[in-house]
Amino acid sequence: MPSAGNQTYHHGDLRSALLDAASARIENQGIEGLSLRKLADDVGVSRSALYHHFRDKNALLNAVAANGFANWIAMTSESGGDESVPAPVRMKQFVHGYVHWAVKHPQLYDLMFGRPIWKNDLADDELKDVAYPAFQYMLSLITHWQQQGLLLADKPALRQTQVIWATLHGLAKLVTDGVYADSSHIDEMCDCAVNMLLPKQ
Amino acid sequence: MPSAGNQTYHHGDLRSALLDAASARIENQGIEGLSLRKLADDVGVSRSALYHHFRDKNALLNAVAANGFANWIAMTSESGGDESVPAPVRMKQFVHGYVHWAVKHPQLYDLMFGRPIWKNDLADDELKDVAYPAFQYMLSLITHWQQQGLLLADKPALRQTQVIWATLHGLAKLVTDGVYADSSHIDEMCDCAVNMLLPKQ
DNA sequence: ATCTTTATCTTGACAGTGTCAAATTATAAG
DNA sequence: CTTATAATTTGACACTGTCAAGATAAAGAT
Repeated sequence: MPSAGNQTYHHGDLRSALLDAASARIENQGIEGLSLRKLADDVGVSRSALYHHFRDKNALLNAVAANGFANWIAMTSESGGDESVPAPVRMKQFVHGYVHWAVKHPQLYDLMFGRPIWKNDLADDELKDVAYPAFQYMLSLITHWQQQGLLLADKPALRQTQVIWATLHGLAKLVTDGVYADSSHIDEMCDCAVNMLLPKQ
Repeated sequence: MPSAGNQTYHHGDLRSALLDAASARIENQGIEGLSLRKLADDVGVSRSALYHHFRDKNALLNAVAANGFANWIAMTSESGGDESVPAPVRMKQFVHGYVHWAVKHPQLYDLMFGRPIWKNDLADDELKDVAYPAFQYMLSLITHWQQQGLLLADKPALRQTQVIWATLHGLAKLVTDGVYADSSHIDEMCDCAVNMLLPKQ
């Protein structure tokens, strides 16, 4: 029974080792800098050992992206579950949380949304099963805000969710592209977004 | 004096021929499907002839993207210059125009914004010289709307421009990724965005 | 224990990619 | 007509993802 990190012929837990190494490389150099052969070298294994754990490169990237979504959901549902703070503050926190998470993991965020996974239908079921609940969670959040009167009820919650996500994603792109590295700009932009999206009383 | 389309050794206008062929291929198969060697075949020229007109593949993609920005500016400034219609209608038209342009040229739009040109500092001066005025035009538009009272003056026009562009880009991503192919959804989403971004009187 | 089966990993190979150096050819300049 | 310059090609290199066939280790059966 070989343990992880052994020098045996059978690696033991190659799948997760590959996932970790891939995440690390993506975090440092981005998706463009990820080659399967370098990855194999990192883990100390042959080029094509990977194919016994992932169908192809895309499947590996999907798995990394799926981890990203799981990570995002954990972060978000944790910080958003505090019912004691008033709804406007929670929305503000949510917006800042979303954008700051993207700033903290720019390469991962880019993999999850920027790479044409969705356009080219490259997302496998495992990824969809994690990504869809993420959007669903946002929808439930915004439905709740609408019921509380924070948002108007003149448009369906689905549409408002799409618009709000669009704004969040656009802001995230703006900051992860490095044009606005200054963190004060980020917070000002988030505040401005909340200010514009919330109906003035 | 060889004319374009000749079979002579010197192509005559290889640069623009390559640009056209690249645009065509990108429009059909996207950036991922663009190989320099296939491109050379399309134009009927050797693999490395390209390097006498573009420094590398990135320079070619930059040139195509620059054309896209020029195209976008032409479309926008044409449809946005009508001062006879009231400002709220013009903003609505602007939003719909932006998203529909993205839907019409999804692959080009993806090249202009989706590919990590900006994040990885791959944009050359030629591209920046076209892309920056595009944003500047939006800024002037929104400053104008603010002066007309269509938007509040409680936040700087630059911040509001960033937020509005973020929303537009997010919507464009939503629709170009093909999740919402139905055009009625697109219009509803645009309307909802305008509805939310404009201050309620 | 030994044999068989199965999962895992490696080596060799192939087609494809972007890119460069050197050689070739056509155009322009003197 | 010669020279210089620009445009294009051929050969080559390192790199990529992926597959087929063989080698090796672990697990299961007898």
